[in-house]
Amino acid sequence: MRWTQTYIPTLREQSSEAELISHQLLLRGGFIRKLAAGIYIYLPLMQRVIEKFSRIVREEMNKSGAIEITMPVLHPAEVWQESGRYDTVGKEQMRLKDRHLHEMVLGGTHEEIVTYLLRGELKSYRQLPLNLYQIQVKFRDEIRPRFGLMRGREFIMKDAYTFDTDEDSFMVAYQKMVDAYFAIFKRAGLDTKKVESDTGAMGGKAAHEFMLIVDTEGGEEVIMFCDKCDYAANIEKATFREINPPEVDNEVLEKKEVDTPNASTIEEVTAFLKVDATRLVKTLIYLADGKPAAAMIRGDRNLNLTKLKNQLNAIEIESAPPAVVEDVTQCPVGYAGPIELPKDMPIIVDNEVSKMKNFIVGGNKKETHIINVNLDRDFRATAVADIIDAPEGEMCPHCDGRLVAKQGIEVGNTFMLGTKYSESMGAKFLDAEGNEKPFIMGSYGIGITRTPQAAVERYHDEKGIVWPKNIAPYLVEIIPLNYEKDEHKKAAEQIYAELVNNNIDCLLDDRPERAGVKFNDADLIGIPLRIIIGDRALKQGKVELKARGGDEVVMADLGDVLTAVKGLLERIN
RNA sequence: CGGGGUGUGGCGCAGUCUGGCAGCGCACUUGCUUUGGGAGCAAGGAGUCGGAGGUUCAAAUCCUCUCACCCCGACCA
Repeated sequence: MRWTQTYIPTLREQSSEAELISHQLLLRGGFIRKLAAGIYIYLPLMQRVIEKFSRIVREEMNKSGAIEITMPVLHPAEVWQESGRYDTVGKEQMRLKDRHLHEMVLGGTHEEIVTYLLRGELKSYRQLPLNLYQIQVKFRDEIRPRFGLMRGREFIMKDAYTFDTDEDSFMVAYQKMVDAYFAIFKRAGLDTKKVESDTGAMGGKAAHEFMLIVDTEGGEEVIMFCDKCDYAANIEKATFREINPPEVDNEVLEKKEVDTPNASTIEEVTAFLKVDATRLVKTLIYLADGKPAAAMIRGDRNLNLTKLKNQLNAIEIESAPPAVVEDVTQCPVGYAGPIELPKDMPIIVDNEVSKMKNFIVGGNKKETHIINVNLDRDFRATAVADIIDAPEGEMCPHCDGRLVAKQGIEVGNTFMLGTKYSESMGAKFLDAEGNEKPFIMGSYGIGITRTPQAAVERYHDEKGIVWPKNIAPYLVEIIPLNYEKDEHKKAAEQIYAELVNNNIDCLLDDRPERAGVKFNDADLIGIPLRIIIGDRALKQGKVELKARGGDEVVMADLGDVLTAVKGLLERIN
């Protein structure tokens, strides 16, 4: 492709709409433009990246035995009402009415649709197993779209759905997808980690996420790794074992109210009472589906909302507004404690707290705390469970290694759905004995538009993008420093024709721009290999080859460029 | 939804407090010069100042309402 014949609107200045480096580079490099919050136009370069990545995804999915279909973006609401998710997915689901006033939704995922499809058609175990996938636009009306393609409202996703007769068969299908995912990301130049994750609104038994680890702030999720074994889980899910629990008193002491003037935060209370935060227990008030609930965790820990939500079996959970806190504690915010809370209010106590003795809690009274409090003697727990974020440095749940935190970007996920959808929607088959059984299902996603941005977040330098070659929009960029000059033009055209004839994707910068502009744009858009045509080398009948990722310049004879290009491309990631 | 902020040529911004000719840089067009890391000079095109209403002799600027977008939080199949 010639630069002057395509559309690559690079920008010299930064755009104010982008926070993340990858988002900024995609905008400046002329890959994307925003139409509305979280809704983007893919320009020619992005279109090519999407095509390249999609092709890899298709090839590997097909290789694994999955079959491609395409399902609609617009769905009748009834199908979602059947599975019950119409009431649980929340406002992310975009809803609208058609001209007949029928309730419709925009698909944010397709479990319901694929189950609807197969329940009428797949009736025998002989037709199983089956894996259907599609590469399709999804729409999720995110509360707060941000980070460009990373959290858009409209995006492209590869989603696959497996149908199996039993657990064993399902595990084979699941493992095939996991293998395919590693193959896909590897081909795209991305080293990913498979981590355990919460199943969220998807439901089902277990789930994994495929994470690209990044050093930048582009990481959207914290992942806990074991430094010894291969345990890895995202922070929502990660568990741990405590290495050195603080010492516990032998005797249970008498509880006592103490005045704590102007001390409502953990820092203030620890400073005032001159104790360690590990002696304090925070009582946090949340609204679980609108009803108040208390969570008790050690003073130095972070509450894990996902874990708490799962404990409470809630669909929606949010921190209680001050008015609610004041109502249940009968005192100003900052002094909540477990004693004398309303009787019907659930109190979830963290594992660690259940092992503590004589700890300090809020007094449910202004500027008052209570010391030497003990579980069971002084208050009751509705449940004792792990409800905190696994802290870095604590022990791995599976071995004696230590947990390490890293930032990651989720590029794929796999869910073990079990029979959640097949049962609720009556999707059943007859087994060999003639018994009716629901399908065992799995669902598997890959972000087709977010993965390339994740790649940019991972592979860039101060001048621009450094695309992994298999998802780069072009493999080679030919830069004649002065295209108006006959010798430059002639050499450029000759090389261009030769590469094109050999099916090497190649971009010819035929603009009447100065060298500096071309170099800077080339750095920005990140084509893996660059051929520079200028007087210096041309005098000796040569051109210069340079990889985007390195400094090394290779000289090649004009007649020998194809071989040199092929050789260099072999060596590039 | 709560808190904070921004809307002025394609992009980035100044001007708003204290009402008085709509400006700057980049980009764009034309010409000449230049040509190995974002050229110089000259000329030029382009803006209902987010929208509606109001105050005023006069509104980008003040008042009311409204829309959009961004940041923090909750959320994220």
